[in-house]
Amino acid sequence: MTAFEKSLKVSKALADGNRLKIVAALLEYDELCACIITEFLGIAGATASRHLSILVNAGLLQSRKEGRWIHYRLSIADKLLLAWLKASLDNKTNLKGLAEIVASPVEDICRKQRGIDCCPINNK
Amino acid sequence: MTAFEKSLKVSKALADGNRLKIVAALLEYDELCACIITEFLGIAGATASRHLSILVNAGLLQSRKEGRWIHYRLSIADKLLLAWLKASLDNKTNLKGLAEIVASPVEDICRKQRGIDCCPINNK
DNA sequence: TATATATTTAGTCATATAGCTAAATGTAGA
DNA sequence: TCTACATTTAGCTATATGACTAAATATATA
Repeated sequence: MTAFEKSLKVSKALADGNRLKIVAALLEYDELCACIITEFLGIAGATASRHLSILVNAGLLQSRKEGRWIHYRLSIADKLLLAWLKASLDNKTNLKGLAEIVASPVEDICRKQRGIDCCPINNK
Repeated sequence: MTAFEKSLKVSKALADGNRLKIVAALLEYDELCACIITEFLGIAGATASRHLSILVNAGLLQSRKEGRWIHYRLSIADKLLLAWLKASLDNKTNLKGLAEIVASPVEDICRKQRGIDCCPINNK
């Protein structure tokens, strides 16, 4: 894939409000699981999953499997692209409600197993 | 418009192969008229016109009217974005055929008036 | 004014994509 | 194994978008 095709793929991956929100969220929180992201976006889990796969496929995110959960984090090799995204998206106003979701009790969202946290709040 | 909305608009403007080619062309040639760009893309003039308006609307291009011609050039205020685009797109292989189009004789393309060049080859 | 030409706007069509629900897959614990 | 649950895949629908042609607009020259 040429640099041009790569840039096009990245641009297409970023050309959606929900996907840009995911990137903004991961600029603030090092790592988030799929269920937290789904809750943050307020869309069906299947739809969030597809958005995440598009971002991974464009090389913007990487995933880490841990039991039945999948955690996502940024993996943007291109420093200039990362610098632009940081400058453009690094703003709390894009993340309204996310802090509450991350901090919500174990019973909520995807952390239903007794005592086992899906997305430990140890990142930011 | 928030920085987030602005970034989304820019990403959407860049999320098309033909529009990305326009940006690549204008990284190489300071200024190009609509008809040269249309010829370069090999699509209908009306379609090229709409692509150009999307790029202008996203703040990536500016236009200059000169008689019946409209010349376009980059106007990317965001230095980080510009740096990323330069690093990603500044490659001759993206511009196959453009040099020949720009250098083509007056009778061709949009430069049909006798002796008056639409797109003078004084840039690069 | 009349004609030619560069560009844009309007309207149509086909494809791409984001959303959903339901089913499938994979893992953890009883 | 059986059940629960997180995630993905498949299939569907509605909207968005890129392509075209034709018509409208604007400018230059005869």
